[in-house]
Amino acid sequence: MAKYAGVSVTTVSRALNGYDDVNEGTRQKIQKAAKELNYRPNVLARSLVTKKTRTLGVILSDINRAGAKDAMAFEILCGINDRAGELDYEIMLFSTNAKKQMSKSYSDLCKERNVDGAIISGLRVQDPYLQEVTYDSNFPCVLIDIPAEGSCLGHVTTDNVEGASMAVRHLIEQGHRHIAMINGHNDAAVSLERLSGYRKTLEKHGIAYRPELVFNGSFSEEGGCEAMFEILLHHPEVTGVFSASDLMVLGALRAVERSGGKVPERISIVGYDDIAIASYSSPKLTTIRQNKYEMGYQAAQLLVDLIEGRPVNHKIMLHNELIIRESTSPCEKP
Amino acid sequence: MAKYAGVSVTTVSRALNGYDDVNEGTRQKIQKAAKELNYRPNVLARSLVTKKTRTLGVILSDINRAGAKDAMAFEILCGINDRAGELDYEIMLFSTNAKKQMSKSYSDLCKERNVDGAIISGLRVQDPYLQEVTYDSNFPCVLIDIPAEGSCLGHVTTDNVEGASMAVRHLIEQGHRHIAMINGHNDAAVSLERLSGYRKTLEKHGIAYRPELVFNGSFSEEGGCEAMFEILLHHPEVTGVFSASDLMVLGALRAVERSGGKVPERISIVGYDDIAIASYSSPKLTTIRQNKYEMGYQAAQLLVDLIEGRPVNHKIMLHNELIIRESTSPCEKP
DNA sequence: AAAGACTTCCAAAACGTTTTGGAAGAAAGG
DNA sequence: CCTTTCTTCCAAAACGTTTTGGAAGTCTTT
Repeated sequence: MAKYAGVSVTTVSRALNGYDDVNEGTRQKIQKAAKELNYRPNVLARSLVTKKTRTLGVILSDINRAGAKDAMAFEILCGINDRAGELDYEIMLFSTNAKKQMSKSYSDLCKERNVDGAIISGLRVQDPYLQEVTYDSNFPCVLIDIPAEGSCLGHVTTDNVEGASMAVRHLIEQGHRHIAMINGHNDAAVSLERLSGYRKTLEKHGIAYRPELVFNGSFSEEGGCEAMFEILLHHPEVTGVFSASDLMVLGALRAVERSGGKVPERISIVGYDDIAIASYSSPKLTTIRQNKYEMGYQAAQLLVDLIEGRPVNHKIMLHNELIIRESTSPCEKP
Repeated sequence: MAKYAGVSVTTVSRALNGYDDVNEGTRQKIQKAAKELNYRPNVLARSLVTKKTRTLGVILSDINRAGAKDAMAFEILCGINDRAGELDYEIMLFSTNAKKQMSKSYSDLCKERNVDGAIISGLRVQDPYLQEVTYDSNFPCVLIDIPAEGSCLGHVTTDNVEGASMAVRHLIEQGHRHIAMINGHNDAAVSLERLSGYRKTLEKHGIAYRPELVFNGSFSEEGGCEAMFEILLHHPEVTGVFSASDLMVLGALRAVERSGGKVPERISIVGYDDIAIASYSSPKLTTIRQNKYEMGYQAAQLLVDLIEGRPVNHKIMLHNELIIRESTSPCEKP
């Protein structure tokens, strides 16, 4: 390329990168040559010296078949992908299976692959990588739905306390007084926050918090189904349920149906997430909508800010929205 | 690292890469040093000389918010991700918005980013990149649902003719004689194949093919809705519909409902894809299941085979499956 | 003891860029 | 005419590996 244009590689580099110590005529000549040869600078070589790859590592633990139902990971990914594209970064998707995680930690992966930073979602709170991340305070990293502190760390989440509050308040406003909760597993930060919102809102309205009305549905359809059976069987007075995910509501719906009841007549349910299925199921789900796309979008923006050393708000919290559909109705009990 | 271990960089390289011209003691010493320094070879530098990055480029045009409903792209991605992980490749996700495509073609992207090969899905048949791909016969590339020929080209798809046949045969077996089709847009190869299966099966059973009963639903919910209104309005004799995607069925369902009819009583519908919503909607959708995950999985395998120069079957065709649920029933007309 | 074969290591080149520190020539200032 | 200052360019170093082509030493064979 340099020979073809009749100049040194230095000049090619400086011409194409817009430095001003190159004659306009020379620059034209080089650009012409570049076009003729369909020349593309080799990013590997460039990165080797600049130490920047303009690549974002993305680690989503829910990239698997099961994740297709609630396309949460996918929507987050879409947001990341769009913003990264706009900011002229590429995305490297790290596949994370259990065996691999043994031999090579995520940060090794990132270091080895030379990504400029990483976005991590779906990790359990006690995942060993989290220690790593918090420890290695020099690698830009933004966590989704996992709280963390650090100069190079970002954190984007939604206001789960507020979300749970809206859900429970909606049930209370419909006249429900006996309100159970189906929560996810306790390894997710959001579970604790939603539980706290549930409890606070009950108490604010003069309803005693009863721990025995909180069930673990482990964020799965089956878990939601089992939890609902428990509720129907042992707590028949319950007429309202707040579930920490729509997927669990889908399971709960099955439980109610099998036991001969109907939603919302027998029992009202409000879910969380507003997954695609929520507006097509029968009944359609009243739920708390999380803007997953926006989470990904903001995460990408925050990460790039971190990478490029701009001052940032290390924590971004998005608002949720109550979507009222058909799975809740006024309490019919006296 | 080399100094630390007291040997040359050559020896470090050869020791760590398992060459046998290095003394076992020396190797141990180097491995010990590597562990102590938490040494990771720099993939950029390696790739610069080996010309291999062990990275797969992935171009999915449906990575966007709209794609979340049918999580097709996501499931394909999961399959790719899993197989790539097993084969020790990473994935680079190329974001593809229209403006970017102007300034930089996909193959430039791939070349610039030095991926070893690419998997492409969701492109329209007349996309300029397709020409590029078929032209540049040296870059390993596998296309999903887009036919192509070439020594470095792979093609994975499902048997759409067979799928459409199963759908239409099912309707015929239920006694339907007037069967319409809601097809996707004609820029998708699958549309043509499914249409051909529809036509063939009708004729095989002695039913005349009537072009006016084929509608364009452009693979969207709205398109499906409009197409169904057309059918109900202008072809009241139709009692069975084959739709080229479940998403369009969802729209069609709305049309039937608004016009006061019921599915399947008034009209039977069989969809395509078996998206997550299909088993939760009301009625649940009878549909042709495509194994999207497997498509991605096979695509990754094929691409790596192509990259590593193994002899391969350039075309992989997967079978579909008829899933009978609630949107079809025996024809009630005399 | 000399020749050959084997084992173990290394120096140097190569990969394709960016960056640094000038050099050569032209223009400007005295 | 000499110095200074621009303008425009380049040679060389650096990035961190792999690969090539030996070199030095040891062992084996004759």
